[in-house]
Amino acid sequence: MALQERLRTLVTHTGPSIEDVRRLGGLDVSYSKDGSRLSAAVVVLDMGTLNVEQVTTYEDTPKFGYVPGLFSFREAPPLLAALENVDPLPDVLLCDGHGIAHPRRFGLACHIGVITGIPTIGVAKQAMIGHYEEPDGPQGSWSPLMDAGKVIGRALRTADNVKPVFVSIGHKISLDTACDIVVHSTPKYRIPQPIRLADQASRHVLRAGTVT
DNA sequence: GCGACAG
DNA sequence: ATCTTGTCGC
Repeated sequence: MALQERLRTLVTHTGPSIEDVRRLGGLDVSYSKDGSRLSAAVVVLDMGTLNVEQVTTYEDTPKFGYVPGLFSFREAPPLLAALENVDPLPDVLLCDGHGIAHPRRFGLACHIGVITGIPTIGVAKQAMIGHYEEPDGPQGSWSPLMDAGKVIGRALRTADNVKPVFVSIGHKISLDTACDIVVHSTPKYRIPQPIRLADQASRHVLRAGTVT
């Protein structure tokens, strides 16, 4: 927790505008059913077409348990290991978890951003802290996620009439641009394509290692 | 003290 | 996260 308090002071809220983004990265980690193995995946997509350019995975064993608020210590190491084999690196990374919408304002997306220096966005399926009102039905509708009187993110509708996702900045990006990128990268389903494909890729790796 | 608590 | 069973909708 002390490390998070120190690293959070390095987070910045400005960065590229959506026109500057040529490649988008999606990050996710899957676990074997008994929890003894994990697979981290990075999928790189072309920002304009959303075509897949590269898929990289990294397998390991979990080194840190799941503790709410300390999630990045579990998933950042394998994700950073996978990123070492990615070339060229994406202009922006979409992370499966929160950015500053975190008890100490330093979730997984912030951690990945500060360590790599790459702009990052946090996309979570559930709110961890904060309060919000239900956004309207149409895709792109949003409402602020508030905590302690401050805006820490947004509840964003990524597709018509589906449950919203929770977007917060990770590092080197504005909340407006972060939401623009998330909506742009969600052509059909609730979960942005980069994260959705990373989820599939990481899961497929674990199944490939299963004896059937 | 009690409830909440990303994945 | 992962597992389980069923339902709704395109």
